[in-house]
Amino acid sequence: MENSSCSREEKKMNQEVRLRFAPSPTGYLHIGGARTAIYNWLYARKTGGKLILRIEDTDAERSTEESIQGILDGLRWLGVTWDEGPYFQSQFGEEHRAAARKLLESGKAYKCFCTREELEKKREIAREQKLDFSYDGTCRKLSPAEVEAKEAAGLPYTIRLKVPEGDGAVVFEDLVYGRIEKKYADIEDFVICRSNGQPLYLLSNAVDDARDRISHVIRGQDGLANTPKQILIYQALGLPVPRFAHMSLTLDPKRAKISKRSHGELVAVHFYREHGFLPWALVNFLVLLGWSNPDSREFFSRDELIEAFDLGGIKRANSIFNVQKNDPKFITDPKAISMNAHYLREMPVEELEPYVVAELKKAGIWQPEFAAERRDWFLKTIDLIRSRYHFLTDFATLGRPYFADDFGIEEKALKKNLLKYPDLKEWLPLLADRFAALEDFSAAETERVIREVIEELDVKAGVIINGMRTAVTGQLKGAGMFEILEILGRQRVVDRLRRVVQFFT
RNA sequence: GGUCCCAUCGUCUAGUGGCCUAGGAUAUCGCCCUCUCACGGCGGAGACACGGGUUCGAGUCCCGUUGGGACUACCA
Repeated sequence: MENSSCSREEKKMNQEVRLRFAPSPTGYLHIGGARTAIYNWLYARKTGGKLILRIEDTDAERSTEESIQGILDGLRWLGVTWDEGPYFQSQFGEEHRAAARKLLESGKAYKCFCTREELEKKREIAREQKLDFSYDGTCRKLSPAEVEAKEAAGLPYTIRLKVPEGDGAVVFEDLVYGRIEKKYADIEDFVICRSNGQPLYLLSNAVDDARDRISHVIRGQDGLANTPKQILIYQALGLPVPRFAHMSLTLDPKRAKISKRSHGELVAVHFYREHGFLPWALVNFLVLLGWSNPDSREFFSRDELIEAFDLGGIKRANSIFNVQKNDPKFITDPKAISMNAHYLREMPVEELEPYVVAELKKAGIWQPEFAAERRDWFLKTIDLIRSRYHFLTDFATLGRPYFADDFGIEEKALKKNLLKYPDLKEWLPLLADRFAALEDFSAAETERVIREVIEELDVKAGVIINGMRTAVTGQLKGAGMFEILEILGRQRVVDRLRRVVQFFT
Protein backbone atom coordinates (compact mmCIF):
# COMPACT_ATOMS: atom_id res chain seq x y z
CA MET A 1 0.00 0.00 0.00
CA GLU A 2 2.66 2.34 1.18
CA ASN A 3 4.77 1.51 -1.82
CA SER A 4 2.14 1.98 -4.40
CA SER A 5 1.07 5.31 -3.02
CA CYS A 6 4.66 6.38 -3.14
CA SER A 7 5.08 5.43 -6.76
CA ARG A 8 1.78 7.04 -7.54
CA GLU A 9 3.12 10.17 -5.95
CA GLU A 10 6.20 9.91 -8.09
CA LYS A 11 4.13 9.41 -11.16
CA LYS A 12 2.16 12.48 -10.34
CA MET A 13 5.36 14.47 -10.08
CA ASN A 14 6.50 13.27 -13.45
CA GLN A 15 3.19 14.05 -14.99
CA GLU A 16 3.13 17.59 -13.77
CA VAL A 17 1.95 19.69 -16.66
CA ARG A 18 4.45 22.36 -17.57
CA LEU A 19 4.03 24.60 -20.57
CA ARG A 20 6.23 27.29 -21.95
CA PHE A 21 6.01 30.28 -24.17
CA ALA A 22 9.41 30.95 -25.67
CA PRO A 23 9.47 34.00 -27.90
CA SER A 24 12.62 35.40 -29.40
CA PRO A 25 12.78 39.11 -28.67
CA THR A 26 13.34 40.38 -32.16
CA GLY A 27 10.34 42.67 -32.37
CA TYR A 28 6.99 43.38 -30.82
CA LEU A 29 4.54 40.70 -29.80
CA HIS A 30 2.36 39.96 -32.79
CA ILE A 31 -0.96 38.22 -32.91
CA GLY A 32 0.55 34.92 -33.99
CA GLY A 33 2.82 34.87 -30.98
CA ALA A 34 0.00 36.04 -28.78
CA ARG A 35 -2.19 33.19 -29.95
CA THR A 36 0.55 30.68 -29.16
CA ALA A 37 0.97 32.21 -25.72
CA ILE A 38 -2.78 32.14 -25.12
CA TYR A 39 -3.12 28.47 -26.05
CA ASN A 40 -0.25 27.56 -23.74
CA TRP A 41 -1.70 29.69 -20.98
CA LEU A 42 -5.17 28.18 -21.36
CA TYR A 43 -3.86 24.67 -21.29
CA ALA A 44 -1.77 25.39 -18.22
CA ARG A 45 -4.73 26.94 -16.42
CA LYS A 46 -7.04 24.16 -17.44
CA THR A 47 -4.78 21.39 -16.24
CA GLY A 48 -3.59 23.17 -13.14
CA GLY A 49 -0.14 23.17 -14.66
CA LYS A 50 2.49 25.85 -14.88
CA LEU A 51 3.33 28.27 -17.63
CA ILE A 52 6.99 29.13 -17.98
CA LEU A 53 8.11 32.18 -19.89
CA ARG A 54 11.44 31.86 -21.57
CA ILE A 55 13.02 34.53 -23.70
CA GLU A 56 15.09 32.99 -26.44
CA ASP A 57 17.61 35.73 -26.80
CA THR A 58 20.62 33.87 -28.09
CA ASP A 59 20.57 35.79 -31.33
CA ALA A 60 22.37 38.74 -29.81
CA GLU A 61 22.30 40.80 -32.96
CA ARG A 62 18.56 40.81 -33.33
CA SER A 63 17.47 40.69 -29.73
CA THR A 64 16.68 43.95 -28.01
CA GLU A 65 15.77 44.99 -24.51
CA GLU A 66 12.95 47.06 -25.92
CA SER A 67 11.48 44.04 -27.57
CA ILE A 68 11.63 42.04 -24.36
CA GLN A 69 9.73 44.76 -22.56
CA GLY A 70 7.24 44.96 -25.39
CA ILE A 71 6.53 41.25 -25.21
CA LEU A 72 6.12 41.30 -21.43
CA ASP A 73 3.83 44.32 -21.62
CA GLY A 74 1.78 42.68 -24.33
CA LEU A 75 1.33 39.48 -22.37
CA ARG A 76 0.39 41.35 -19.22
CA TRP A 77 -2.10 43.46 -21.10
CA LEU A 78 -3.72 40.36 -22.58
CA GLY A 79 -3.94 38.85 -19.13
CA VAL A 80 -1.67 35.95 -19.99
CA THR A 81 -0.01 35.26 -16.69
CA TRP A 82 3.01 33.03 -16.25
CA ASP A 83 4.20 31.12 -13.22
CA GLU A 84 7.93 31.04 -13.76
CA GLY A 85 10.39 33.24 -15.50
CA PRO A 86 11.10 35.04 -17.56
CA TYR A 87 14.16 32.90 -17.98
CA PHE A 88 16.72 33.94 -20.53
CA GLN A 89 18.12 31.38 -22.88
CA SER A 90 21.37 33.30 -23.18
CA GLN A 91 22.17 32.49 -19.56
CA PHE A 92 22.34 28.80 -20.24
CA GLY A 93 24.94 28.83 -22.98
CA GLU A 94 27.34 26.72 -20.96
CA GLU A 95 24.67 24.10 -20.41
CA HIS A 96 23.98 23.95 -24.13
CA ARG A 97 27.66 23.59 -24.90
CA ALA A 98 27.99 20.85 -22.30
CA ALA A 99 25.17 18.98 -23.99
CA ALA A 100 27.01 19.23 -27.28
CA ARG A 101 30.19 17.95 -25.65
CA LYS A 102 28.30 15.08 -24.14
CA LEU A 103 26.91 14.09 -27.51
CA LEU A 104 30.35 14.24 -28.99
CA GLU A 105 31.84 12.11 -26.24
CA SER A 106 29.12 9.52 -26.41
CA GLY A 107 29.57 9.23 -30.14
CA LYS A 108 26.07 10.56 -30.87
CA ALA A 109 27.49 13.54 -32.68
CA TYR A 110 30.62 14.30 -34.66
CA LYS A 111 32.80 17.16 -35.74
CA CYS A 112 32.31 18.38 -39.26
CA PHE A 113 35.11 20.24 -40.96
CA CYS A 114 33.24 20.96 -44.17
CA THR A 115 33.38 24.67 -44.89
CA ARG A 116 30.43 26.78 -45.80
CA GLU A 117 31.90 27.17 -49.26
CA GLU A 118 32.16 23.44 -49.77
CA LEU A 119 28.60 22.91 -48.61
CA GLU A 120 27.32 25.77 -50.69
CA LYS A 121 28.98 24.27 -53.73
CA LYS A 122 27.39 20.89 -53.15
CA ARG A 123 24.05 22.53 -52.72
CA GLU A 124 24.55 24.42 -55.92
CA ILE A 125 25.32 21.27 -57.84
CA ALA A 126 22.34 19.49 -56.39
CA ARG A 127 20.11 22.38 -57.34
CA GLU A 128 21.38 22.31 -60.90
CA GLN A 129 20.62 18.63 -61.15
CA LYS A 130 17.26 19.28 -59.54
CA LEU A 131 18.21 17.02 -56.70
CA ASP A 132 17.64 17.40 -53.05
CA PHE A 133 20.72 18.19 -51.04
CA SER A 134 21.02 16.99 -47.54
CA TYR A 135 24.36 16.67 -45.82
CA ASP A 136 26.21 13.71 -47.31
CA GLY A 137 28.00 12.65 -44.15
CA THR A 138 31.50 13.36 -45.43
CA CYS A 139 32.87 14.03 -41.96
CA ARG A 140 30.87 11.28 -40.33
CA LYS A 141 33.16 8.88 -42.15
CA LEU A 142 36.34 10.52 -40.91
CA SER A 143 38.63 8.27 -38.88
CA PRO A 144 39.68 9.39 -35.39
CA ALA A 145 43.17 10.02 -36.73
CA GLU A 146 41.84 12.23 -39.52
CA VAL A 147 39.75 14.20 -37.08
CA GLU A 148 42.74 14.66 -34.83
CA ALA A 149 44.90 15.81 -37.72
CA LYS A 150 42.33 18.38 -38.86
CA GLU A 151 41.93 19.66 -35.37
CA ALA A 152 45.68 19.87 -34.92
CA ALA A 153 45.78 21.90 -38.11
CA GLY A 154 43.42 24.35 -36.42
CA LEU A 155 40.53 23.79 -38.80
CA PRO A 156 37.21 25.05 -37.47
CA TYR A 157 34.38 22.59 -37.19
CA THR A 158 30.67 22.44 -36.56
CA ILE A 159 29.06 19.65 -34.60
CA ARG A 160 26.47 17.50 -36.29
CA LEU A 161 24.10 15.02 -34.75
CA LYS A 162 24.43 11.46 -35.98
CA VAL A 163 21.04 10.54 -37.26
CA PRO A 164 20.50 6.80 -36.85
CA GLU A 165 21.02 4.72 -39.93
CA GLY A 166 18.72 2.10 -41.35
CA ASP A 167 15.06 1.88 -42.16
CA GLY A 168 13.82 3.21 -38.88
CA ALA A 169 11.88 6.37 -38.33
CA VAL A 170 11.11 8.93 -35.70
CA VAL A 171 7.52 8.50 -34.67
CA PHE A 172 5.51 10.66 -32.35
CA GLU A 173 1.92 11.31 -31.56
CA ASP A 174 1.11 14.97 -32.07
CA LEU A 175 -1.80 16.07 -29.92
CA VAL A 176 -3.30 17.96 -32.85
CA TYR A 177 -2.01 16.29 -35.99
CA GLY A 178 -1.97 12.73 -34.78
CA ARG A 179 0.72 10.23 -35.62
CA ILE A 180 3.69 11.75 -37.39
CA GLU A 181 6.39 9.59 -38.85
CA LYS A 182 9.65 10.71 -40.36
CA LYS A 183 12.15 8.27 -41.79
CA TYR A 184 15.74 8.53 -40.63
CA ALA A 185 16.74 8.50 -44.26
CA ASP A 186 14.86 11.76 -44.75
CA ILE A 187 16.69 13.52 -41.95
CA GLU A 188 20.18 14.79 -42.55
CA ASP A 189 22.91 14.99 -39.97
CA PHE A 190 22.04 18.49 -38.91
CA VAL A 191 24.28 21.02 -37.24
CA ILE A 192 23.78 21.51 -33.52
CA CYS A 193 26.78 23.73 -32.86
CA ARG A 194 28.33 26.44 -34.94
CA SER A 195 32.04 26.52 -35.70
CA ASN A 196 32.44 29.32 -33.17
CA GLY A 197 31.14 26.97 -30.51
CA GLN A 198 27.68 28.51 -30.29
CA PRO A 199 24.91 25.96 -29.95
CA LEU A 200 22.02 26.22 -32.38
CA TYR A 201 18.34 26.64 -31.66
CA LEU A 202 17.38 22.99 -32.10
CA LEU A 203 19.83 21.98 -29.37
CA SER A 204 19.38 24.89 -26.97
CA ASN A 205 15.65 24.67 -27.18
CA ALA A 206 15.57 20.96 -26.39
CA VAL A 207 18.04 21.34 -23.52
CA ASP A 208 16.04 24.23 -22.09
CA ASP A 209 12.76 22.40 -22.37
CA ALA A 210 14.27 19.43 -20.58
CA ARG A 211 15.77 21.57 -17.83
CA ASP A 212 12.49 23.40 -17.35
CA ARG A 213 10.76 20.01 -17.24
CA ILE A 214 8.39 21.01 -20.00
CA SER A 215 5.77 18.31 -20.43
CA HIS A 216 3.86 19.76 -23.37
CA VAL A 217 5.19 21.84 -26.21
CA ILE A 218 2.41 23.81 -27.86
CA ARG A 219 3.76 25.80 -30.76
CA GLY A 220 3.10 26.80 -34.32
CA GLN A 221 2.87 24.25 -37.05
CA ASP A 222 6.07 25.67 -38.49
CA GLY A 223 7.83 23.73 -35.77
CA LEU A 224 6.32 20.46 -36.93
CA ALA A 225 9.03 19.76 -39.46
CA ASN A 226 11.72 20.31 -36.83
CA THR A 227 10.15 18.08 -34.24
CA PRO A 228 11.69 14.80 -35.41
CA LYS A 229 15.13 16.40 -35.23
CA GLN A 230 14.48 17.61 -31.73
CA ILE A 231 13.23 14.23 -30.65
CA LEU A 232 16.48 12.77 -31.91
CA ILE A 233 18.32 15.24 -29.70
CA TYR A 234 16.27 14.30 -26.65
CA GLN A 235 16.92 10.64 -27.31
CA ALA A 236 20.62 11.08 -27.89
CA LEU A 237 20.87 13.01 -24.65
CA GLY A 238 18.80 10.46 -22.79
CA LEU A 239 16.21 13.09 -21.92
CA PRO A 240 12.47 12.52 -21.62
CA VAL A 241 10.62 13.63 -24.75
CA PRO A 242 7.77 16.06 -24.13
CA ARG A 243 4.38 15.77 -25.78
CA PHE A 244 3.91 17.98 -28.79
CA ALA A 245 0.87 19.87 -29.98
CA HIS A 246 1.27 21.88 -33.13
CA MET A 247 -1.24 24.53 -33.91
CA SER A 248 -2.31 25.77 -37.30
CA LEU A 249 -0.74 28.97 -38.49
CA THR A 250 -2.34 32.35 -38.92
CA LEU A 251 -2.20 33.58 -42.47
CA ASP A 252 -3.04 36.89 -44.09
CA PRO A 253 -5.75 37.20 -46.76
CA LYS A 254 -3.15 36.37 -49.38
CA ARG A 255 -2.44 33.17 -47.48
CA ALA A 256 1.04 34.19 -46.47
CA LYS A 257 2.22 33.77 -42.92
CA ILE A 258 1.58 37.00 -41.09
CA SER A 259 4.80 38.75 -40.31
CA LYS A 260 6.03 41.94 -38.82
CA ARG A 261 7.86 42.65 -42.01
CA SER A 262 4.94 42.59 -44.39
CA HIS A 263 2.12 43.72 -42.12
CA GLY A 264 3.82 46.03 -39.70
CA GLU A 265 1.76 47.43 -36.89
CA LEU A 266 -1.46 45.85 -38.10
CA VAL A 267 -0.45 42.55 -36.56
CA ALA A 268 1.11 43.95 -33.40
CA VAL A 269 -0.67 43.41 -30.14
CA HIS A 270 0.05 46.98 -29.13
CA PHE A 271 -1.80 48.19 -32.24
CA TYR A 272 -4.99 46.70 -30.84
CA ARG A 273 -4.29 48.15 -27.47
CA GLU A 274 -3.80 51.60 -28.90
CA HIS A 275 -6.85 51.38 -31.11
CA GLY A 276 -9.20 50.73 -28.26
CA PHE A 277 -9.53 46.98 -28.03
CA LEU A 278 -10.49 45.37 -24.78
CA PRO A 279 -7.80 42.81 -24.04
CA TRP A 280 -10.28 40.07 -23.40
CA ALA A 281 -12.09 40.73 -26.66
CA LEU A 282 -8.82 40.26 -28.50
CA VAL A 283 -8.03 37.08 -26.56
CA ASN A 284 -11.50 35.73 -27.27
CA PHE A 285 -11.13 36.50 -30.95
CA LEU A 286 -7.63 35.07 -31.21
CA VAL A 287 -8.60 31.85 -29.49
CA LEU A 288 -11.34 31.31 -32.03
CA LEU A 289 -8.85 31.66 -34.84
CA GLY A 290 -8.13 28.00 -35.22
CA TRP A 291 -9.95 26.60 -32.25
CA SER A 292 -13.59 25.95 -31.60
CA ASN A 293 -15.79 24.38 -29.05
CA PRO A 294 -18.16 21.63 -30.17
CA ASP A 295 -21.16 23.71 -29.17
CA SER A 296 -20.00 26.58 -31.41
CA ARG A 297 -20.05 29.02 -28.57
CA GLU A 298 -18.34 32.26 -29.45
CA PHE A 299 -18.21 34.32 -26.32
CA PHE A 300 -16.47 33.06 -23.24
CA SER A 301 -15.63 34.51 -19.91
CA ARG A 302 -12.14 33.77 -18.70
CA ASP A 303 -13.30 30.88 -16.55
CA GLU A 304 -15.58 29.50 -19.21
CA LEU A 305 -12.79 29.50 -21.73
CA ILE A 306 -10.35 27.76 -19.41
CA GLU A 307 -13.03 25.18 -18.72
CA ALA A 308 -13.90 24.68 -22.39
CA PHE A 309 -10.44 24.74 -23.88
CA ASP A 310 -8.90 21.56 -25.11
CA LEU A 311 -6.19 20.66 -27.58
CA GLY A 312 -8.52 18.46 -29.58
CA GLY A 313 -10.48 21.49 -30.68
CA ILE A 314 -7.53 23.00 -32.48
CA LYS A 315 -8.01 22.98 -36.23
CA ARG A 316 -5.41 21.46 -38.46
CA ALA A 317 -5.97 23.78 -41.37
CA ASN A 318 -4.42 27.21 -41.25
CA SER A 319 -6.75 30.11 -40.74
CA ILE A 320 -6.79 33.57 -42.16
CA PHE A 321 -6.62 36.68 -40.09
CA ASN A 322 -8.66 38.98 -42.22
CA VAL A 323 -6.63 42.15 -41.88
CA GLN A 324 -8.17 44.96 -43.84
CA LYS A 325 -5.38 47.04 -45.21
CA ASN A 326 -6.36 50.57 -46.12
CA ASP A 327 -10.01 49.85 -45.62
CA PRO A 328 -11.93 52.99 -44.69
CA LYS A 329 -14.50 51.01 -42.79
CA PHE A 330 -12.46 48.40 -40.95
CA ILE A 331 -9.09 48.84 -39.32
CA THR A 332 -8.71 45.09 -38.93
CA ASP A 333 -10.58 41.80 -39.15
CA PRO A 334 -14.29 42.71 -39.02
CA LYS A 335 -15.03 39.84 -36.72
CA ALA A 336 -12.48 41.07 -34.21
CA ILE A 337 -14.10 44.49 -34.29
CA SER A 338 -17.53 43.02 -33.90
CA MET A 339 -16.41 41.02 -30.88
CA ASN A 340 -14.87 44.09 -29.33
CA ALA A 341 -18.09 46.02 -29.88
CA HIS A 342 -20.05 43.16 -28.40
CA TYR A 343 -18.04 43.23 -25.19
CA LEU A 344 -18.18 47.01 -25.13
CA ARG A 345 -21.94 47.03 -24.91
CA GLU A 346 -22.54 43.77 -23.06
CA MET A 347 -20.01 43.79 -20.25
CA PRO A 348 -20.99 45.17 -16.86
CA VAL A 349 -20.55 48.91 -17.07
CA GLU A 350 -18.46 48.92 -13.89
CA GLU A 351 -15.95 46.66 -15.60
CA LEU A 352 -15.84 48.92 -18.60
CA GLU A 353 -15.41 52.02 -16.47
CA PRO A 354 -11.64 51.82 -15.86
CA TYR A 355 -10.97 51.52 -19.56
CA VAL A 356 -13.08 54.57 -20.30
CA VAL A 357 -11.36 56.47 -17.52
CA ALA A 358 -8.02 55.68 -19.12
CA GLU A 359 -9.21 56.92 -22.49
CA LEU A 360 -10.51 60.19 -21.08
CA LYS A 361 -7.27 60.74 -19.22
CA LYS A 362 -5.32 60.13 -22.37
CA ALA A 363 -7.48 62.69 -24.14
CA GLY A 364 -7.09 65.18 -21.32
CA ILE A 365 -10.81 65.43 -20.59
CA TRP A 366 -10.91 63.45 -17.39
CA GLN A 367 -12.49 65.08 -14.34
CA PRO A 368 -11.90 63.60 -10.87
CA GLU A 369 -15.54 64.20 -10.03
CA PHE A 370 -16.47 61.49 -12.56
CA ALA A 371 -15.10 59.03 -10.06
CA ALA A 372 -16.57 60.79 -7.07
CA GLU A 373 -19.81 62.72 -6.76
CA ARG A 374 -20.68 62.27 -10.40
CA ARG A 375 -19.87 58.58 -10.66
CA ASP A 376 -23.49 57.51 -11.07
CA TRP A 377 -23.87 59.99 -13.86
CA PHE A 378 -20.59 58.79 -15.38
CA LEU A 379 -21.72 55.17 -15.46
CA LYS A 380 -25.11 56.10 -16.88
CA THR A 381 -23.44 58.13 -19.58
CA ILE A 382 -21.15 55.29 -20.56
CA ASP A 383 -24.13 53.00 -20.69
CA LEU A 384 -26.09 55.41 -22.85
CA ILE A 385 -23.50 55.95 -25.51
CA ARG A 386 -21.70 52.63 -25.70
CA SER A 387 -24.11 50.72 -27.89
CA ARG A 388 -22.91 52.45 -31.03
CA TYR A 389 -19.20 52.40 -30.28
CA HIS A 390 -16.73 49.84 -31.53
CA PHE A 391 -13.55 50.89 -29.77
CA LEU A 392 -12.61 52.26 -26.39
CA THR A 393 -11.13 55.24 -28.16
CA ASP A 394 -14.61 56.19 -29.30
CA PHE A 395 -15.43 57.29 -25.77
CA ALA A 396 -12.92 60.09 -26.02
CA THR A 397 -13.64 61.05 -29.61
CA LEU A 398 -17.32 60.49 -30.33
CA GLY A 399 -18.01 60.70 -26.62
CA ARG A 400 -16.25 64.00 -26.08
CA PRO A 401 -19.42 66.15 -26.03
CA TYR A 402 -20.64 64.16 -23.06
CA PHE A 403 -17.53 64.72 -20.99
CA ALA A 404 -16.24 68.10 -22.10
CA ASP A 405 -17.54 71.37 -23.48
CA ASP A 406 -14.98 71.97 -26.18
CA PHE A 407 -16.16 69.64 -28.87
CA GLY A 408 -16.24 70.19 -32.59
CA ILE A 409 -19.23 70.27 -34.88
CA GLU A 410 -19.25 67.84 -37.75
CA GLU A 411 -19.39 69.61 -41.07
CA LYS A 412 -22.08 67.36 -42.43
CA ALA A 413 -24.20 67.66 -39.33
CA LEU A 414 -23.96 71.43 -39.37
CA LYS A 415 -25.23 71.62 -42.93
CA LYS A 416 -27.84 68.94 -42.78
CA ASN A 417 -29.32 69.52 -39.37
CA LEU A 418 -28.81 73.22 -38.72
CA LEU A 419 -28.05 75.47 -41.67
CA LYS A 420 -30.65 73.79 -43.80
CA TYR A 421 -33.33 75.19 -41.48
CA PRO A 422 -32.52 78.86 -40.73
CA ASP A 423 -35.55 79.11 -38.44
CA LEU A 424 -33.71 76.94 -35.95
CA LYS A 425 -31.85 80.11 -35.11
CA GLU A 426 -35.02 81.24 -33.32
CA TRP A 427 -36.46 77.90 -32.38
CA LEU A 428 -33.52 76.46 -30.50
CA PRO A 429 -33.10 79.46 -28.17
CA LEU A 430 -36.83 79.32 -27.59
CA LEU A 431 -36.45 75.74 -26.53
CA ALA A 432 -33.59 76.78 -24.30
CA ASP A 433 -35.87 79.26 -22.53
CA ARG A 434 -38.54 76.65 -21.98
CA PHE A 435 -35.95 74.23 -20.61
CA ALA A 436 -34.60 76.89 -18.31
CA ALA A 437 -38.04 77.32 -16.84
CA LEU A 438 -38.58 73.63 -16.37
CA GLU A 439 -38.84 72.35 -12.86
CA ASP A 440 -37.78 68.81 -13.58
CA PHE A 441 -35.21 68.33 -16.34
CA SER A 442 -35.96 64.69 -17.04
CA ALA A 443 -36.18 62.88 -20.34
CA ALA A 444 -39.93 62.67 -19.97
CA GLU A 445 -40.29 66.38 -19.24
CA THR A 446 -38.02 67.55 -22.02
CA GLU A 447 -39.86 65.32 -24.44
CA ARG A 448 -43.16 66.83 -23.34
CA VAL A 449 -41.85 70.34 -23.87
CA ILE A 450 -40.33 69.52 -27.20
CA ARG A 451 -43.53 67.95 -28.48
CA GLU A 452 -45.38 70.99 -27.29
CA VAL A 453 -43.12 73.36 -29.18
CA ILE A 454 -43.29 71.22 -32.27
CA GLU A 455 -47.04 71.48 -32.09
CA GLU A 456 -46.99 75.24 -31.61
CA LEU A 457 -44.57 75.87 -34.43
CA ASP A 458 -46.17 73.27 -36.62
CA VAL A 459 -42.88 71.81 -37.83
CA LYS A 460 -41.68 68.32 -38.38
CA ALA A 461 -40.38 66.67 -35.24
CA GLY A 462 -37.21 65.54 -36.94
CA VAL A 463 -36.19 69.07 -37.81
CA ILE A 464 -36.28 70.18 -34.21
CA ILE A 465 -34.89 67.02 -32.71
CA ASN A 466 -32.04 66.56 -35.14
CA GLY A 467 -31.24 70.25 -34.99
CA MET A 468 -30.97 69.90 -31.25
CA ARG A 469 -28.83 66.84 -31.61
CA THR A 470 -26.28 68.71 -33.61
CA ALA A 471 -26.52 71.75 -31.38
CA VAL A 472 -25.84 69.82 -28.19
CA THR A 473 -23.49 67.10 -29.45
CA GLY A 474 -22.15 68.43 -32.73
CA GLN A 475 -23.06 65.15 -34.31
CA LEU A 476 -25.35 63.66 -36.88
CA LYS A 477 -26.14 60.54 -34.96
CA GLY A 478 -26.25 59.29 -31.43
CA ALA A 479 -28.44 58.01 -28.68
CA GLY A 480 -32.09 58.93 -28.15
CA MET A 481 -32.42 62.70 -27.91
CA PHE A 482 -34.34 62.89 -24.66
CA GLU A 483 -31.93 60.59 -22.88
CA ILE A 484 -29.07 62.69 -24.16
CA LEU A 485 -30.65 65.85 -22.80
CA GLU A 486 -31.12 64.36 -19.40
CA ILE A 487 -27.56 63.06 -19.32
CA LEU A 488 -26.08 66.36 -20.44
CA GLY A 489 -28.08 68.25 -17.86
CA ARG A 490 -29.97 71.48 -18.05
CA GLN A 491 -27.05 73.87 -17.90
CA ARG A 492 -25.12 72.33 -20.73
CA VAL A 493 -28.17 71.91 -22.91
CA VAL A 494 -29.37 75.47 -22.43
CA ASP A 495 -25.90 76.89 -23.05
CA ARG A 496 -25.38 74.85 -26.15
CA LEU A 497 -28.78 75.64 -27.59
CA ARG A 498 -28.23 79.37 -27.11
CA ARG A 499 -24.73 79.23 -28.42
CA VAL A 500 -25.93 77.78 -31.67
CA VAL A 501 -27.02 81.10 -33.15
CA GLN A 502 -23.39 81.87 -33.96
CA PHE A 503 -23.47 79.37 -36.79
CA PHE A 504 -26.27 81.14 -38.62
CA THR A 505 -24.44 84.31 -39.63
C1' G B 1 13.23 20.45 -56.46
C1' G B 2 12.75 17.26 -51.81
C1' U B 3 10.10 16.11 -47.12
C1' C B 4 5.82 17.01 -44.39
C1' C B 5 0.98 19.24 -43.31
C1' C B 6 -3.78 20.92 -44.93
C1' A B 7 -8.61 21.62 -47.98
C1' U B 8 -16.98 23.29 -45.80
C1' C B 9 -20.20 30.15 -47.44
C1' G B 10 -15.62 36.35 -48.68
C1' U B 11 -13.69 35.37 -43.46
C1' C B 12 -13.98 32.40 -38.53
C1' U B 13 -16.23 27.76 -38.06
C1' A B 14 -20.13 23.21 -36.76
C1' G B 15 -20.01 18.54 -38.92
C1' U B 16 -16.01 12.09 -36.93
C1' G B 17 -21.18 7.31 -42.66
C1' G B 18 -27.71 8.17 -42.49
C1' C B 19 -30.21 13.75 -37.80
C1' C B 20 -27.17 17.74 -44.10
C1' U B 21 -32.65 19.97 -49.19
C1' A B 22 -24.92 21.36 -44.84
C1' G B 23 -25.95 24.62 -39.02
C1' G B 24 -23.90 29.12 -36.42
C1' A B 25 -20.98 33.70 -36.38
C1' U B 26 -19.09 37.84 -39.04
C1' A B 27 -19.32 40.74 -43.34
C1' U B 28 -23.04 41.98 -47.13
C1' C B 29 -28.33 43.05 -48.90
C1' G B 30 -33.67 43.92 -47.61
C1' C B 31 -37.66 44.67 -44.03
C1' C B 32 -39.35 46.03 -39.01
C1' C B 33 -38.43 49.31 -34.77
C1' U B 34 -37.47 54.91 -35.05
C1' C B 35 -36.05 61.79 -33.80
C1' U B 36 -30.78 60.27 -36.34
C1' C B 37 -27.30 56.39 -35.97
C1' A B 38 -26.55 52.10 -33.63
C1' C B 39 -28.49 48.02 -30.81
C1' G B 40 -32.30 44.46 -31.37
C1' G B 41 -35.83 41.40 -34.30
C1' C B 42 -37.09 39.06 -39.00
C1' G B 43 -35.65 37.56 -43.86
C1' G B 44 -32.31 37.07 -48.54
C1' A B 45 -27.90 35.82 -51.06
C1' G B 46 -23.57 32.85 -50.04
C1' A B 47 -19.60 26.73 -49.21
C1' C B 48 -18.59 20.65 -48.91
C1' A B 49 -11.83 22.24 -54.72
C1' C B 50 -12.10 18.29 -58.69
C1' G B 51 -12.13 13.08 -60.28
C1' G B 52 -12.33 8.11 -59.10
C1' G B 53 -13.43 4.32 -55.65
C1' U B 54 -15.53 1.75 -50.84
C1' U B 55 -20.74 1.49 -49.11
C1' C B 56 -27.66 0.30 -49.39
C1' G B 57 -25.96 5.38 -48.22
C1' A B 58 -20.23 9.98 -48.25
C1' G B 59 -18.99 16.79 -46.50
C1' U B 60 -17.63 12.61 -43.29
C1' C B 61 -13.47 6.54 -45.21
C1' C B 62 -9.54 5.29 -49.32
C1' C B 63 -6.73 6.73 -53.82
C1' G B 64 -5.41 10.32 -57.40
C1' U B 65 -5.46 15.41 -59.33
C1' U B 66 -5.47 20.42 -58.28
C1' G B 67 -4.71 24.26 -54.90
C1' G B 68 -2.60 26.37 -50.41
C1' G B 69 0.95 26.27 -46.45
C1' A B 70 5.32 24.86 -43.57
C1' C B 71 10.17 23.08 -43.45
C1' U B 72 14.42 22.48 -46.37
C1' A B 73 20.72 27.92 -42.72
C1' C B 74 26.97 27.35 -38.95
C1' C B 75 18.41 32.40 -37.68
C1' A B 76 15.22 31.53 -33.57
